[in-house]
Amino acid sequence: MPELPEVEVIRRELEPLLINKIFDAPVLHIPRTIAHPTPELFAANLAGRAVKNIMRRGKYLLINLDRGILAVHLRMTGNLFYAKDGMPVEDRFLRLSLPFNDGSALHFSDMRRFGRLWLVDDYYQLQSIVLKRVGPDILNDLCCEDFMQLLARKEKSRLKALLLDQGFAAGMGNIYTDECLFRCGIHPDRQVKSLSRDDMEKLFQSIREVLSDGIKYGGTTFRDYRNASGALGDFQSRLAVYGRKNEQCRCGAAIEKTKIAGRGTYYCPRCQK
DNA sequence: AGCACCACCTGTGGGC
DNA sequence: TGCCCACAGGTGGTGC
Repeated sequence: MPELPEVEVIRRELEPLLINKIFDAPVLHIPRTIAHPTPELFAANLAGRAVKNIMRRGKYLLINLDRGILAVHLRMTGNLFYAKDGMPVEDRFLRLSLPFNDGSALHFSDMRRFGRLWLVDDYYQLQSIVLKRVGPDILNDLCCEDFMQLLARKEKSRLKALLLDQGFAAGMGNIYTDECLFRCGIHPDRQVKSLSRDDMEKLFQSIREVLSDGIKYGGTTFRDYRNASGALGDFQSRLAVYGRKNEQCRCGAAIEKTKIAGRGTYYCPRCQK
């Protein structure tokens, strides 16, 4: 479900709501949701800790506590939402509830059960346990020069697969990758070594623009995504190619769907070369 | 190194 | 109309 913009929208919304809140004992409906440490230790250790701020790296939400860090990855259908009162939550996919000592709570719902949470002691553990294979945040940690240097090391890769590789740079997912490649007019199956310097600059600008637009419009709700208040995103109506197989591109050609890097891939055969 | 394939889960929608 | 299966915003492991 969520790519960088959706996670960022949730981060911005949750941070002011959660700052200085103190966790009570969690309720783990599906203990497997806890990736680290054990569910028992997670529950015992989280209680009593306070939220300092919320950061993000790629698609990971990083909730900094007065001791340690609570990391969340929503994977395909995960959804975090904040409930101000202590009312029971009616949600058949509720996986865990993290109540605060003021009666409010942070809930994690996830239809497909792929989402995970980690509680680590410090940044060393965060890096070695959670972010082992996660590269620099593609929106916040890279300038155009950095990006081109990273590309230079990946001459053999195909563009779509590379942009989806979180180890290369973190944050792009299937929707924003297709949209970004449409915006810069580059075919998703192109090899990195075929790109001109101008192509690379356009690509970098398109990445920034498409992610910024995604955030600006509250994320993309293709099926399940909701922000932390339960509202839908608004970027789906602005998608140029994703989910638009056989629809007409603004150039008049029909948008095609194929499979690249194992993922459904939409592109305009006329605009993208 | 890069890629294809499967696994993890549950739901849905397009095609027959 | 109803059934079935391919596919869905992600990632980790395996094996070529």
